[in-house]
Amino acid sequence: MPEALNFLREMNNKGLKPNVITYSTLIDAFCKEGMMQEAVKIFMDMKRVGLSPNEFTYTSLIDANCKAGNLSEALKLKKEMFQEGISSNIVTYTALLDGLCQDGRMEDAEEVFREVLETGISPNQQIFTALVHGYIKAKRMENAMEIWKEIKGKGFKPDLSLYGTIIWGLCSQNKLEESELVFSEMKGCGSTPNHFIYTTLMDAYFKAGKTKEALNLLQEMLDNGIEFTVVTYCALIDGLCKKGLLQEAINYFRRMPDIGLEPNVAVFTALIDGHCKNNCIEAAKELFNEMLDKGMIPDKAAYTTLIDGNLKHGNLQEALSVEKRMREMGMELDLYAYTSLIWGLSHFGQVQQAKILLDEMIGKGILPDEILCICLLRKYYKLGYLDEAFELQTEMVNKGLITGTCDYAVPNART
DNA sequence: AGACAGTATT
Repeated sequence: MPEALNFLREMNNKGLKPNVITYSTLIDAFCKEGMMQEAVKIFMDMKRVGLSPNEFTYTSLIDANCKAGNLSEALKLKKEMFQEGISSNIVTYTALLDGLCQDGRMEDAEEVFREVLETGISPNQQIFTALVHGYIKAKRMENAMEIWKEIKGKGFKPDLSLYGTIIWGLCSQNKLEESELVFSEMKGCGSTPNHFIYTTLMDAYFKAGKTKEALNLLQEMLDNGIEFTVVTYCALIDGLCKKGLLQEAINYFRRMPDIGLEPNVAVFTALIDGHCKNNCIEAAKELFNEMLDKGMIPDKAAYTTLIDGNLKHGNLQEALSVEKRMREMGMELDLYAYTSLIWGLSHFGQVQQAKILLDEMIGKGILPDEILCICLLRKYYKLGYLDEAFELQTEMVNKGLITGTCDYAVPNART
């Protein structure tokens, strides 16, 4: 798309001199559209016509590169910026720190944060939130809470993002009571939780088996006029299904269009799984077809759910045909799909086929967990393939998949 | 003119 450069030239011809702001705005727009090459072209053109990029220009490019996972390019730009004598500001640092956090490079992110302090820039909520989020993602909740306490010690009033991040972090660590305290404190301080926060907490309540609390929160959302999103419905439908409240889940699902929302693949998958696990495989298949009829493209999770549902209902052939369709769609099987299929095949006594899939997954660098390995081993023993079982057991021990201390020949109710 | 937060499958 060379239109942007033409556009700039046209502006010039009309005597409307594009300035640094014009160029920076265009660069940022192309970055946000994911058209990096185009953004870079404008960046180079800007330099060519003698305009100097400033902190805004660089920040847009650094942020876009971070979000695209090109950390090295982002760091290169930061260095270039420094060499050009343009100082980074809090927004530049936040973009870079967040990029490093998203990439799991916490030591580098901490280094960036130190640089902020050393430069004399006072950190604001956004950069604290980015850092807190990084720690949570790295499963270092203790560090996240230290920052949280530090912020509150400084007398900052946490904003919605920070409250939301902390609540999400505590939920992800199954620290529901603490999460609840922060949630109450938030409301007490006059902040109104948004749909992100309500959805996070409701989902956590459902996952912890606290159905009543989850439903109370749902009511609170309705009372406070909080917007429902597709994700809210997804968490709600999944939670209801897992509690066996299938009809309730269906009702919410069917009422989504009433408020202008259409179920996406994730919502269908939650409901399909719910039907499978509540003994309604036929209805699950109908839902899957309904999804196809709507022109939606099932993802790995959707296919895996249908495969697993069929296996658990004794339909091995149908499960294998779904697997075939999945592969024909050009999808690689993942840990979930392999686990389900290997379990199913061994359950039906097809241990050779299960072994083929096991080798295939290991070949791709996807490692089965110990439970799956033991499940397959026990089936070998049970079917009387003792030599093969022993061989497989040795192989699994050598690959570090099992510890090898159990007596797998002992029949087990689960196999 | 630029930065930070949530969901479904074994």
